[in-house]
Amino acid sequence: MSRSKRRPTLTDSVQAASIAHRFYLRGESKLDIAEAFGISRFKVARILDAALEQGLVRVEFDLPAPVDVGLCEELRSAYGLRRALVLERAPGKQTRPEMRRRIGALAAELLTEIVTKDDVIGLAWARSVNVMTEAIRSLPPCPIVQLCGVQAGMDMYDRSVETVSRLAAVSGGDAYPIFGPLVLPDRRTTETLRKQPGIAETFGQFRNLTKAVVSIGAWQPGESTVYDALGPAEREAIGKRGAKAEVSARLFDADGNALSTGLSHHVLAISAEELRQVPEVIALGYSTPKAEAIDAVLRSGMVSTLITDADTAQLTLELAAKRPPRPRRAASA
Amino acid sequence: MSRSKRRPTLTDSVQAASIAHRFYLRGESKLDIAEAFGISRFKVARILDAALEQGLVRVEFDLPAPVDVGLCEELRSAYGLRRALVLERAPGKQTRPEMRRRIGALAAELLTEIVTKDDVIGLAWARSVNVMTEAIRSLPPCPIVQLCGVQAGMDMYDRSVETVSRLAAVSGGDAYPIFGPLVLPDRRTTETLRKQPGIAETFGQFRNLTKAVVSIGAWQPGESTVYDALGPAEREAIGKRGAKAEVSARLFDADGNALSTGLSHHVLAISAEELRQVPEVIALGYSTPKAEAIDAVLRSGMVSTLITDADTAQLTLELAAKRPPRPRRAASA
DNA sequence: CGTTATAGTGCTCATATGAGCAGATCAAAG
DNA sequence: CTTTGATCTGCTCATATGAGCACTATAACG
Repeated sequence: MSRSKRRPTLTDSVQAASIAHRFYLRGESKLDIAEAFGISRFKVARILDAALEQGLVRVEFDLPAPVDVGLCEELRSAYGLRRALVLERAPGKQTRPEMRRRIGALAAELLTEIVTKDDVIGLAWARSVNVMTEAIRSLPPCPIVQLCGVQAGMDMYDRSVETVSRLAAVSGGDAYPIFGPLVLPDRRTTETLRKQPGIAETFGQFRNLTKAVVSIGAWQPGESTVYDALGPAEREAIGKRGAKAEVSARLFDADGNALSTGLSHHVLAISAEELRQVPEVIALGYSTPKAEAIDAVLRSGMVSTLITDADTAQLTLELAAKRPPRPRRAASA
Repeated sequence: MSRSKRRPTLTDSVQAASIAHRFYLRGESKLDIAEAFGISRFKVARILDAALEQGLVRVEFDLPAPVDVGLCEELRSAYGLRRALVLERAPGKQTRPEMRRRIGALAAELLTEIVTKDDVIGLAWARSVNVMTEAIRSLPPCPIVQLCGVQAGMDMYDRSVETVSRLAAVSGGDAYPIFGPLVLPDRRTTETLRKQPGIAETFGQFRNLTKAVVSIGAWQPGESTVYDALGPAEREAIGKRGAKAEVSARLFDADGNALSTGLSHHVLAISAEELRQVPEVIALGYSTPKAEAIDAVLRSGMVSTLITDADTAQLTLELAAKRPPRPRRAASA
């Protein structure tokens, strides 16, 4: 975006703008324009390039949502995602709840749009996902499946345990909630709970999922509900195994490989394998400390859509640039 | 600019914007983009067209002056001008002096830019031209030639008779003023004055002119200094001859043909033929009642650059559309 | 004065692109 | 269910375009 060698003259600027007008807005060919101005088509092309380069001609996007197209596209192609939505940098410092609300609203808009009546929707239990459901006003009548147990933190609303039921009420489809904690004390309790009628039924729905909304956590304090729910010993043990990211209590290392640790045996949550089978996984991750975790999860290839904010997107892209991920879908440089 | 059939979905909008980003900003080929998105190149082209059509992608111009590129270009090609500068519509109602100042500033910028030391510059005597000279801060040292006598109206500054000398002082070149009235009572007085040493010398410079700045007047009250300076009988007689426009006391009919009337014999001004020989004639015309006059003068092919305001440009373009002028230079539809 | 950068120009040829068409898809209407 | 029209799709082929190169001005410098 160097704007060196400014075009100083009004004459040239107007000519360049006129050419750009005819080319971009009126769709005339460079050949015709060249003839009309009595210059060569090469010159037309060069004037056009220079005008864009120097900012004389700007191409802008008017999206129905505050999304940064450039970052979206870079993320999408860097990790071979189906799509990426990057929230525009808002003026001024954003608080975390504000950011969560904006991310949630964006996710809500996306979900409302892409869901059809034949879908089976999974929701991980996370603050941003809860906020998203609050912003959903209507949805086709499809089943809503809870993907993991509830971890009541101090700043959670009571109604958040009812996220799944609430969204099912909006959609008019069946609700498959999990009334049980995300993290349990031991393996035996976990297995017992999984066999409970309601919970077993929900786990049975995992194979039918067509869309899932999850949140990306980083393996550090305050950036993952699971991390915060564990004791110091297990936190550290898992960290030493190289865990960088957590998605619905499933762990990933920096390369996006699923880590199998003891943790998997005492949480109520969809397995990494089942989650990977879901055709559309929408991942929310919205604060700069999570960049590394987002990078890790995207490398796993499990996520089809990422929703994040501009700052985090930028950081994540830097990580991608340092250590290019192998291309997934049809990606390009 | 119909914006019918809105693109309602966020998904499509983001995809379209991403495609536009890659195409316009990153300069990738549609073929590559198509491959990256797994769609056909035709679809890419259609998405791009639709995005532009629907306003999702906007192309904007950042000119160093407040100029409406679209109107410039339309005027330029409609009349086959070398260039046209159309002042952007400013918010709110503009008074006539404000408009004159803005037009003058624009003309000043243009003249400052295109004049070289080898030029010989002619200035018609008109309010807008005077205002232009006031806005000129520097100019190469070239001769400044007055093109017509002075018509002192009630709202003229005294110093306006010294426009030519003043500009010559700025440029450092010679001044060729005309100290005499534009309109004279009779032919004999006119011929006498023309033989006066100073005036004859100035008239002798007309053949050397390389650039001229003139103002376009309409043949109606308040829109032409010459019209206002004549008696009712002559005004009407000239109007009956079909005069629509006046440039430095030279008259044109609606088709841009020079009218030869008795007027030419009692004014001190460059002849239509001499003015036509000037390689670069910059015409100023800046109020909606002048649209018809501007249309007429542009049809004469005498003007190479027009400077006007957006409203007037619009009206003039409508006249051009109704009765397409024959193409002059390299023009196009 | 020649010499060397430094833009700027227009060329060729391989490639990208648009116009217009014909088949596919879909939804509303009969 | 068929019909009809509208929209969407990808095709062919003529045309427009870009990459890279060689040539020309122009300016900066020893």
